[in-house]
Amino acid sequence: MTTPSSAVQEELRQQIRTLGLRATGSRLAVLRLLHELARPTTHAELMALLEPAGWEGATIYRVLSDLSDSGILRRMDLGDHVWRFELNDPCRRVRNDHAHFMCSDCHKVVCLPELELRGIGGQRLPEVLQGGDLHLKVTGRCGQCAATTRA
Amino acid sequence: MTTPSSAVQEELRQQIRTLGLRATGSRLAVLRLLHELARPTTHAELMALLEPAGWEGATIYRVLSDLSDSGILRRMDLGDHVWRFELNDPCRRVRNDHAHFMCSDCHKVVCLPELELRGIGGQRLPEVLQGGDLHLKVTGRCGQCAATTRA
DNA sequence: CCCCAATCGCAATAGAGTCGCAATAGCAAT
DNA sequence: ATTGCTATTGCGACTCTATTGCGATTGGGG
Repeated sequence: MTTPSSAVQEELRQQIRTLGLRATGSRLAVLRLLHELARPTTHAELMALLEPAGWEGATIYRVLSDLSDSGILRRMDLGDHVWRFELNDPCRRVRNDHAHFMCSDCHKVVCLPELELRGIGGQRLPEVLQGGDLHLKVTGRCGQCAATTRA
Repeated sequence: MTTPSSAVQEELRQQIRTLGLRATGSRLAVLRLLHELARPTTHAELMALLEPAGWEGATIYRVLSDLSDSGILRRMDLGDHVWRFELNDPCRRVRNDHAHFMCSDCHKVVCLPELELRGIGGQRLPEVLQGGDLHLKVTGRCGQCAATTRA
């Protein structure tokens, strides 16, 4: 986790302003954090890092909500009924529509670039999936949890 | 939506008893309903159908929770932060571990049998996915919503 | 540097889901 | 069929997460 360069800081600021929103401290703090973490992060996790700096829970809720609505963030529920937020970051190495995995045992979250969905035996996908712009979420036990506990 | 045969009714009853639980009215009502609906269903939807029959919300919460814990039901969050429950039904045509799709626009939910996940270009799947027993959830705009609204 | 609307802090509120407890009802044994 | 034991229900109170109203504050265009 490196200290964000002021270049990144400034880019984030521009990104906010472009959408007609003000680049306030709370918004920059949230974006900077999500840029560093580079994975879907819960409100609780963010608060644990931001509260010491004096930010209030309700404010961060609003920040996350506003930034998600304007498209800078993606809001997702990976299956455990907790919202997670991830930066739609042009600087990121992986595509913004990458898939996600969450272990139903240890709740570890992993980003999964480069996956593809196919019908078994090469059949074409069902028509509902033809709308494009899909987001895949995979749950189950990760290899580690499956190995540890004999199921 | 057919009236459940008494054979199905009796099978469900046995299924409950096998797990050491009592085959009570509320449990049978929930299972019967989920057997008929044959798709992931929210607590709210179930209540709309069960409340007229006199069942109480808290009771149905407990039924859903108990039956999920014992494995008769699967509890899932498809991405809209609402729990949905589906019968792990031996009578069902599709495998119990089938995938699901939810349209992020109209919130339509569809069961997706017969899908497979692959690395792009035939690469092997990431190690976290090697634990087996995966559940796939796909979100996005269904073909219908994508066609209707010009995005 | 000033002004005004966007945003924040705070406290109150809304909703989903849970829990304690007394009453009820499965069901195994008689 | 009846009885007794205990799991389960109904109901209200409660918890926790997330949202909202409002006065105070602040970003930033002019």
